Amino acid sequence: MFILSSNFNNLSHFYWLVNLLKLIETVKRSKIKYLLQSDLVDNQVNAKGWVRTKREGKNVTFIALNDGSTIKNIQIVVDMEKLPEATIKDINTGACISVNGVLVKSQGKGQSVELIAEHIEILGLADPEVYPLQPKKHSLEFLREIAHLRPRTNTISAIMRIRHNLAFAIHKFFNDKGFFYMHTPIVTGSDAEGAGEMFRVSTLDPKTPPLNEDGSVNYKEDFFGKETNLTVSGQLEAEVGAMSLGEVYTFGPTFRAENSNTSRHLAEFWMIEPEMAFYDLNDNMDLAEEFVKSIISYILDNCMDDLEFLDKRAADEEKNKPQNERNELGLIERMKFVVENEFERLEYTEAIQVLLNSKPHKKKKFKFPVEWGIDLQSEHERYLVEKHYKKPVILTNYPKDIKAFYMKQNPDGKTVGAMDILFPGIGEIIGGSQREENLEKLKTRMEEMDVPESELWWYLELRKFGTAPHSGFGLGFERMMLFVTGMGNIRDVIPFPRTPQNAEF
RNA sequence: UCCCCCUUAGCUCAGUUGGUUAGAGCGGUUGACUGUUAAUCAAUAGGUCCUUGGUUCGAGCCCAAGAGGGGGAGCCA
Repeated sequence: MFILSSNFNNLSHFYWLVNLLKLIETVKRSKIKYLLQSDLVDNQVNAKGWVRTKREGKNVTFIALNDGSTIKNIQIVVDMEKLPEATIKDINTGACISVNGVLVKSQGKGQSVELIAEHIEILGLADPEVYPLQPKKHSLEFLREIAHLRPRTNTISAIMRIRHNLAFAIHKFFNDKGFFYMHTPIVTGSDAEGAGEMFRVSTLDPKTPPLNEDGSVNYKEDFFGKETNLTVSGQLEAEVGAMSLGEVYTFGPTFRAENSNTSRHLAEFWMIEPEMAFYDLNDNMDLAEEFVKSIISYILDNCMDDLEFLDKRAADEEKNKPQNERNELGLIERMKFVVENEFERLEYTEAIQVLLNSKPHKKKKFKFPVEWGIDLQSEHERYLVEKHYKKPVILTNYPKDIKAFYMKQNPDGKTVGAMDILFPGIGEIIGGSQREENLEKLKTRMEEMDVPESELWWYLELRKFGTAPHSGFGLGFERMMLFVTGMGNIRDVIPFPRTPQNAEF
């Protein structure tokens, strides 16, 4: 490893070596992001990271090194005479190395600074015959199969950095507004949340579970003494927070055991659910719109390097699409457009009118019929958002029969105070409502919809004791990730996607 | 869960009406060359054609079942 041993033939070389070893010991590692924008030019520095490419020459070799701190690589310049051949041979794509040397102004074009290597230690080899991430284009499908290595690509690492920033922006938004972050349970004893199939949580032996006399499983002997599942929503518990702390939000994992095989669904995803006392439906919409705009702005303000890369990537993808499927705006343009424009707000009933008057309806292009009372299909939502209004749309006051039991019943007796925000290309990104705060009305609705009161006695007591108007909504974190990264498949915006038949890694 | 499509070299794909030694680009390896930018040029290695069964003189190609992947729909965030 002590590479200068061949030159170690007189006293000056000896001191040179001693000084170098001292430097290597004392120079602390700098992140590449910092080195690239730093004032450390002409200083001894250390960088550690993974080799992206190596361009070998007779006299000089160039290494593009990335440590994940930024999408940009630092260029390592290696004087072939300073390092042993064996070391250079082992510096392959994917290898992890530690480089000591002097940061200098670049002599070449394409980068402002570069690192002149004086010593390179190989921390981890990567055999090029078998390392799957070679410097060439890989499909996203292939990368999904190597989810443990894919964050070493430009695309996935950019997405993961944005993911962090988006999560941070969400916490910042709510914190700045005086909301409290509430941790609602992951294991839930209630199966009445009404948001789809659930994953069972049990410690019983699946082969020989204890049985009741009638042959059914005796869950009294299970860990919690009752049937338990992974949560499908933290909303009901968040309402407890709203009715005590005023304004709260949850941000945690959510599980749906639906057999959904689409580019917009995961079995395990993250959801943000604010819940606010004294907010009516309009207050709710105002908050949701401000929230969405705020977090998108944060990404625009703090992730431009990564956004520019993804913008270019998306533009390249667009070129392969047929003309009519192409986006009129690029990724960054779309984000700016959403931040700068008012969302279109209209009632469900008006939306049905718009659809009935639409060209595709008149030409019978819709697969599903349009009439008051239907749940809007993807094709209908897409028409409203992408063709008619060409911007995010907030739909309100849906028929009560297609919405959940807890939504505020409107005076007309037909609709409830729901609001969904529809985004271009993604569909429903937010679903929310004002909650029914009247105990009797809520009980009646639960009875009509076969929601067992016994399970939700505590939820009802929020209305029994000091009830108040309140509202809230849920935002699918990964759906927002789709929007701010321009990616098309939700499996590419979460580190380790869980979908039907897939829980690898 | 339903509909459609795909599965051939490490990756992305081509492969004619079923016919003899299965191809390309990228990547790898070797060499040349160069302050290079996913460098360039040359040579070279690399295949259980997803699996099982069937039809046929003969199957990468046709048929059936299964497995895996993708797109769309439903459910939803």
